[in-house]
Amino acid sequence: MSWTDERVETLKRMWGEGQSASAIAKELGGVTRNAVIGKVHRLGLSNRTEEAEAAPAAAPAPQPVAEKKAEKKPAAPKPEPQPTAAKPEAAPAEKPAVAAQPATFTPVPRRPIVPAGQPLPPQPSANEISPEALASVREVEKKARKLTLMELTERTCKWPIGDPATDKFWFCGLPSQPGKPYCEAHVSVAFQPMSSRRDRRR
DNA sequence: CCCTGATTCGC
DNA sequence: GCGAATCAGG
Repeated sequence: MSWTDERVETLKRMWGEGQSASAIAKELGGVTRNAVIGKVHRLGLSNRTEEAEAAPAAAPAPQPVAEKKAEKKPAAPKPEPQPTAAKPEAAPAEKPAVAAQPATFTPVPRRPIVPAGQPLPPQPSANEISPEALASVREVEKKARKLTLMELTERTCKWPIGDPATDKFWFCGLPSQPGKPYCEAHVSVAFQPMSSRRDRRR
């Protein structure tokens, strides 16, 4: 595969969103995370340098490498493109869809993203699940690694535990079954064979 | 171990 | 320019 404009665009976008190199590589396909990282560096957007305003007085000349002969720019307007600057500030662009936000707009920068997860699992409905599996789940959830969303990987159980609306929320995080999004215990409650679903008519 | 990005260097 | 191999961490 080659770095077409489209692929580069995807790379830039995802990198700007804080996606990991491996995630980007998977999304693009046909490349490894090394390739992605290499490209990122070649594109010069390796580090999200946004804190360039930290040194007001200090002369910003951290370049050990002396430029060959580029000292002639009395007013060279070279606006360095800010690739990852997602600031909800004065936007020159117009937002036709949404009315201008009042000053109450949350300035909190929305950081990273969800690691391309599978659709979140249904919470265990206390019924229609074998008592053994339920007991197993309760046991397992006491050993849960309590990972955050960002800490999940393809090999960690993504079973949510607790109430997302509170601080008491995390993901199981135990080793997931190969190819499955959950650990063994949660797989057993997540994937219910139709046959085990007795219709409890009453 | 699992993962992350950074760097090198032959191609 | 490209990216596998390697390095240096968490």
